[in-house]
Amino acid sequence: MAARKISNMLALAVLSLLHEKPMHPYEISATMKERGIPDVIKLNNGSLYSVVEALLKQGWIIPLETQREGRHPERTIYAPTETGRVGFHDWLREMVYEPAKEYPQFPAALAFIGHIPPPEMIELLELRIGFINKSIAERRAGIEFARGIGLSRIFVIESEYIIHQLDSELRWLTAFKEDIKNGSLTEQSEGETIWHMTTPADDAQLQNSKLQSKGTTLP
Amino acid sequence: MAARKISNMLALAVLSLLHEKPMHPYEISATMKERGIPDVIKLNNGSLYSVVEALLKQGWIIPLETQREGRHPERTIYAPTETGRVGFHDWLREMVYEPAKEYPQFPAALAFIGHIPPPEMIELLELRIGFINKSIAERRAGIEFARGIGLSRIFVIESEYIIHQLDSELRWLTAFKEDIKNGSLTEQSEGETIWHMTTPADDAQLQNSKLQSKGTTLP
DNA sequence: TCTCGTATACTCGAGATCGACTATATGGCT
DNA sequence: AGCCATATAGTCGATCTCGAGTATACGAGA
Repeated sequence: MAARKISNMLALAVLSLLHEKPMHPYEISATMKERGIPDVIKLNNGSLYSVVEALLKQGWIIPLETQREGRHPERTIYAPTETGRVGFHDWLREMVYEPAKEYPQFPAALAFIGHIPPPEMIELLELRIGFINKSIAERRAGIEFARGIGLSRIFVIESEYIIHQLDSELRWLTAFKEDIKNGSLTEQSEGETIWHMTTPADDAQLQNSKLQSKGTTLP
Repeated sequence: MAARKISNMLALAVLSLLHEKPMHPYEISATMKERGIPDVIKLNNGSLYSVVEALLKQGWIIPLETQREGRHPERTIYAPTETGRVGFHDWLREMVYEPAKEYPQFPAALAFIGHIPPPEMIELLELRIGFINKSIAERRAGIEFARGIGLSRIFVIESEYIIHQLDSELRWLTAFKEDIKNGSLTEQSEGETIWHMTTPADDAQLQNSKLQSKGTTLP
């Protein structure tokens, strides 16, 4: 039984819901949407059904019964098995205590910002700050609403975490922008800024190329 | 040409390196490892070759020549095309200014912590705090080393960002732990704590009474 | 009455991703 | 001389993931 762990977090959500009450996949999907789970876990029709299939194959869930209403496709109602329950709890605990190695896109992009001239970088950062402010506002509104209908804090704790992290990013972006502005990242070296990370050879290529001779010039 | 954008960040890294000098995939891989790029972008042999293939198909890179050394497999040296250069710069800018919708695992797990009893939760959080402290220390050591060999700050800016965010998470985790300890997350309700969702029955009651209309919160 | 939007419920195939594998060369150690 | 670890260079097939598609029901408005 329970050979290898499926990695898609959607499966964790499925197990959590089935842990509450047996459901068929479509109902799982609908319930998730009601609860706002797609805000933290990518929900996708196709993935949901294959994840359920995988859970079935691993013996973490079993079909209870199949119903049919009118001429709609059959719906199969699943419940967690005992191994499924144990697996769910273990997995959940693991997710909490052990940070996953993930690869968010922004730091990856930061690794190449040598290719972007500082003045433009400042504009881009300002745009990002705007976007992030917007999404913080949205999350906060969500929390306000939840509080309004008397929901306990644990039901929106993910949003609290996300807001905290977005807020932190905001502060970093602002500080970074300042560092670029006041030149602490673009020190002079032989009369040239050493921001542009491309090699001299590459610079030459760039100058020679017909298209790009102006785009990357420095202040 | 340049129909749709490939989404794998590995492709961005490939373009960045080819932008410096034409290389064959294996050299790209080696150079990435030298530069520590696998710390921010998942590098994998198989993926690298298929990403290169995709870039080729999109006309963003072209084979310059193919060499053969001894009886090793042939190696094909690629260079970016003009569209490739433009595409790279546009893509990079986009990554900087527009936050990607991503689904980190921890907040996803937080959405289900109702299933973990508070005392255990505290232990798990402490474990996580330990892990995060460790990875902060490692990143910091990396930055120290870079400074030691006279590298400019822009070459480790991703690490600065990551440390900043990890530090922020650390503070959140600590505060959260305190909130659990002092009971501000486990208020009493009809003589029972509304944290622990052990039995399915309790669970169902909770969901029904409290989570009815959360669906209208966030986009 | 007809049709349009939405809800119900799932299927499918194209493409992405990954880890494991293949095969050769080189240098150091016993 | 023989052997193993490592570097070189890339291939392959099994999953995984996703968006789009299929098919039915149903109520509201033109």
